[in-house]
Amino acid sequence: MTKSKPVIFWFRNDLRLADNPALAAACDTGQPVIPVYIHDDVNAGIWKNGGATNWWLHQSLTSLAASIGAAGLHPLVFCKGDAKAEIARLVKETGADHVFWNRCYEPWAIARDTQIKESLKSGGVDAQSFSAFLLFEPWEIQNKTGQPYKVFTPYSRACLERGGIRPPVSGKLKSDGKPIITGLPLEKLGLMPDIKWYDGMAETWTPGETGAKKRLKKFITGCLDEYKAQRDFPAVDGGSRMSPYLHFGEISPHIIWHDVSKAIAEAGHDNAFANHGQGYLRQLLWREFSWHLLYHFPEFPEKAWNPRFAGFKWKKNKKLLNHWQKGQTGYPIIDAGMRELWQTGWMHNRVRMLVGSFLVKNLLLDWRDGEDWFWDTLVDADLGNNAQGWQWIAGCGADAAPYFRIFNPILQSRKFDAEGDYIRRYVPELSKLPDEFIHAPWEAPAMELHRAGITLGKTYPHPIVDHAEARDLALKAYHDSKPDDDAA
DNA sequence: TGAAATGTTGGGGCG
DNA sequence: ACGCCCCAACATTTC
Repeated sequence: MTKSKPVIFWFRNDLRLADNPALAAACDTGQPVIPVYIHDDVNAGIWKNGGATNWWLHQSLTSLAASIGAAGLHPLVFCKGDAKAEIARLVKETGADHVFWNRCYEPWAIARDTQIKESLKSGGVDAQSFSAFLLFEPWEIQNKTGQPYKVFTPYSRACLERGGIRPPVSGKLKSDGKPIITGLPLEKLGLMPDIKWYDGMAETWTPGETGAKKRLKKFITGCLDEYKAQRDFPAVDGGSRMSPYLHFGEISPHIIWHDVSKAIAEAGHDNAFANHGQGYLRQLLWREFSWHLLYHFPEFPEKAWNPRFAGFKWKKNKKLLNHWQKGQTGYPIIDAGMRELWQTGWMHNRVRMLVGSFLVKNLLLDWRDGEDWFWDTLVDADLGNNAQGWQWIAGCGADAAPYFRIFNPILQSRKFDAEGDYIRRYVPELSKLPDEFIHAPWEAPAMELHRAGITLGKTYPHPIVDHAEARDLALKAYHDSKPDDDAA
């Protein structure tokens, strides 16, 4: 009996065993499957993983390697470097005759993977890619004229009409687990930072497939019934927190879609529940929409989608940017958000909009400065979502908030953190201020500040800009950037 | 997935 | 009783 050639299964943003179509297909060949993870820091250009992302990735790979062991599969093989070269080397060393993976959609990854597929095929090796990261392939959804969608609502309608979201792949993964090759120790990938700044993240998160499943279950049973009512309050743990897991594919959108739909169905005639559930599914479609836009406009992370912003005079001011990054703007809700991000690697969605609006419309700094900071500090940093979010808030995106829609950080704070719980959690130096002053401490009477142990400019900054003034400046800048032929 | 400015209305105080 | 003014409260427009 001739010894069967192995199949290489290449893990990328699909760090899971459940609902992993390419992995299931690899096992279905009946040949030994060698699971591989390549830390490719060569091809990503300026979009190499950020620090928080790499921390998460390290934890997630630890967890993945353990589940692979528990499933009796071939031990996970770690490699580092140019994936093109690494795949070629692995094929040569193992004599593999298939390479399977699930598709990635970053423009640089598409370019790289296309090359890899071609070179494998020309070398007589079968290469197959599968759909696992998105519910809909970005090229599948088109409007009536065959063009990509530019507005979310019709896009989401088209998705729902198309339907046909496949159920999660079921069945047990089986393959000969006898080690064929070994890779690098995980530590050699260099994902963990030298300075130990990640305690807050470790306390907040459980990266990995098991953590994802647990969190999803908790969300569906505990939060979904009030989702739309609670999701906007940053002090409430009312969201799913699936974003980092989705980014690394520790859970698939298909599993989430399926489980949430099942919960809606089980609620029967409970229309309120269905409404909350559909509100959540709609958010999943925003993720699809982001990747749809990125696919059809590969410059999305670097270039304003709306050409009108091509000549916009963003300020360059390191000092202001630094105040924003460190949560020292003097606006409590903004500072709370930026500190939540720094400490936990994540920020509540409502607050992301507020800090984004503040950066772009109050400080007049370039949305790409915000995008870069988020890229480095978010554990859910995701090229499509991040670019879409920043272009949206800056007003230069496809289906974006108009530039003149400017959030008032004080009003938003009073509305969505009325009791100041969120502010007190992340800006403890203000914790003794009464609710009525905590949103704008500079308006508090001297006695209240004294009683709360606050000296503005010393224990907490003065506001770095005046909101009303900043608003006028932003509107003026927008007006000035108008092309002449647009002025009438 | 706004906020501010501006316009309108209607009740109540008051001469 | 009446008109006038004030100003919430709400609606509309503008950025």
